[in-house]
Amino acid sequence: MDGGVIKRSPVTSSQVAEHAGVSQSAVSRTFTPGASISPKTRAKVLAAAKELGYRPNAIARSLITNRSRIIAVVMAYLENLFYPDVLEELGRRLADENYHMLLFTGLQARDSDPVFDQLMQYRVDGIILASTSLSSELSEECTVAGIPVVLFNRTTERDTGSSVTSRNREGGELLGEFLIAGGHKRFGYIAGLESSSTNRDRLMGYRAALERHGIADLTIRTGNFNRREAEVAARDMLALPDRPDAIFVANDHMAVAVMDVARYEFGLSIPEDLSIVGYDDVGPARWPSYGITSVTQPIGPMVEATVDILMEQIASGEMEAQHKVVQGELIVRSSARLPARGLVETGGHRSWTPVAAR
Amino acid sequence: MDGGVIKRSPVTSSQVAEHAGVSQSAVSRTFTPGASISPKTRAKVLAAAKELGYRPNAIARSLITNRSRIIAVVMAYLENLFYPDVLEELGRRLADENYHMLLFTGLQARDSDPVFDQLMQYRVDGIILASTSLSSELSEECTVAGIPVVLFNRTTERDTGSSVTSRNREGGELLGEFLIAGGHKRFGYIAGLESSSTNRDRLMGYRAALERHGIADLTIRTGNFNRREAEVAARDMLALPDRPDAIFVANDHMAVAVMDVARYEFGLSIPEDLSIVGYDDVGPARWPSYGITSVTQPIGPMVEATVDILMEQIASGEMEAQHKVVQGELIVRSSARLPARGLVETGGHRSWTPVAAR
DNA sequence: TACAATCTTGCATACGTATGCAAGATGAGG
DNA sequence: CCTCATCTTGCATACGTATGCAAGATTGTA
Repeated sequence: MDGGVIKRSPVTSSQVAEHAGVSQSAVSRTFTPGASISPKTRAKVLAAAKELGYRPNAIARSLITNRSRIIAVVMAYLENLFYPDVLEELGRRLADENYHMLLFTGLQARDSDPVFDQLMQYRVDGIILASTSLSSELSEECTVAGIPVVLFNRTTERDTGSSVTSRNREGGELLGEFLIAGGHKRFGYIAGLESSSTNRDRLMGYRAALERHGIADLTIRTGNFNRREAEVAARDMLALPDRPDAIFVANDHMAVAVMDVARYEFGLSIPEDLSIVGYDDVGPARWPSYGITSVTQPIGPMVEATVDILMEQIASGEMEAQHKVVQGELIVRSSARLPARGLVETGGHRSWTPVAAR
Repeated sequence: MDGGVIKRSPVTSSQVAEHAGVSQSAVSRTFTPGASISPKTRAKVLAAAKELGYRPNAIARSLITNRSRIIAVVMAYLENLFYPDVLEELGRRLADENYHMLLFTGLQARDSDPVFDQLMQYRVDGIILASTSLSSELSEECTVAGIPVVLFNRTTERDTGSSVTSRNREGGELLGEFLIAGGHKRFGYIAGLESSSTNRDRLMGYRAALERHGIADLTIRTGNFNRREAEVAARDMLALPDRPDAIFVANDHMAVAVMDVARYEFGLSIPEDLSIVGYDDVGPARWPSYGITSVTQPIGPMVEATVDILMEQIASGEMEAQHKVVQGELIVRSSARLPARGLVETGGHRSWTPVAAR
């Protein structure tokens, strides 16, 4: 066994050319789809390449084509399983297009500038911003720099950068209607990051539903999309003299924490004493211990839309901001009291639609 | 608002040079730490660079330095929260060293070759293989190609590539002793991927503990580190005429599924009817709904060791395989019956050590 | 067979940066 | 003021690939 091998430098196209008795251009053309090359030389080159173990140098190629085939993905935190799921799907989708992900994660809130620097230095072909509070500044900068940007699961007011979201307002509204139809009286909301459009839209829809039914009171605490803070918020809310009997938690990741607090710290039964609904339909929401009634954010379609926007903008060079919105779906499980009417069984799961009039 | 901006090409060092009235070399040296440059020219260059919005082109730099400052991270699946946690920590640690992650995820088992091709094409400086069954072939190929490889949470028999693991054998043994001390009689094991060293070592330790106490019977089913398969395995095992009263599940990710099946499909109380222990001490294991007694795999130290190995090998060019093993710790929670003796309260959590003799 | 049209091929150059080398600038010491 | 040592600087070149261009090879047609 010869441990301690010294790094040998990789084979270049010129070496392959020499070995095959052709020019370096021929080698390049062999590995460039659509280039003009005869089958005979192509075969010679491929044979030589295989023999020497040649792989085209993507770095050198990028330098001349001005395409790195790298997409930067900025995901500040992965604690919420929704995002790892998104990452996996992105990995698949981008691999299909022969693109790769440079991942920026585990960064602090103040890291905006360094991250931007790195992005720019690697001349990434596009940027996906997800689960990060640095969205607005970053997307602004990148757009100015002429790099396609997609905000994933966020929007900004300013028209800088494209976005892919689901119908958060409608989803929030539907969950509100659902809780009202379940006969609840006192409503609570555990909020996500207050600066995020996702949180804002869900709350807006929720409020709209409540107001339509003449309910003005809404108890709000903030969990910032973070488990620990959601626990604190839940403790606070559940300790109130007349605590809510229905809580909409801004996402499932926090809803799980809220259920744990309700059950194990306050001894509440769910949904008998307290109904909880969430958002995202993320892994744990489906586990029998939680069974959270939730509105889905369909990862497949959202990722597809994201990749579509990027590919189109990269190909065309046009950077007109696009805003795609995909449809979610209410999935009824056991974490909230069931309304008397309107439940529908569809394709392996239960859903619900508001009864038209009354 | 001027949507539809056309992509403008980025500023080059020559442009900065011209603007500052110096040579391109001077610009390069300004951005190369330790290069010979006078404070005066440096200042001029920095001013010009700032004015033009110049960022060094990492691609071009890589071409000449033969260092991409990119580490490839191969993580086939992220379903188990342990791996997203690792990713976050890797992101932090590598950013500190000014390295970046090219992430390969969401890939199929058969994808070994394409992935290897991409790795090689981007001339990554190092490779981290985690949560993938392609470990052995991939690490073999990369080592031959002269790229430092670290297997994360896996080892291979062949001495190809370094590895970072925790003391899985000892951990399995400790969990075995713990279950025995808890007075259990019939033991089960829900296995992970049979080809993985992690699974093999944990089982080996478990077996050793059982045999030391004269217990030869062990009921085994396989969950392949996958939630769905773990559910099937659990159903199968719990439906046995004399089912185990203690199950060691090869990781927490599966243990959660097993607990759900036991409670909600078989109506069992945990730990009264059935004790369950897991491995990793991953997020959900700490949630009150599960409270899994588990052995930690300390992510911080493991990631640190991984990055250390890579940085050292990149710097030296020496590729002698290193194998680092970090210490885990038993965390006692509520998913398994408590032994009468040996419990210790330490630093905010409960642990346990086998009582010396009897 | 001859000629035009189409394919192939190699040459030369470009991409944006880093760096060895030699020349020029600066500083220290007498 | 001179000499020598140390810093700075610019020139030129290299990294590995892609591609426009013109010359050469091939094919089809009359």
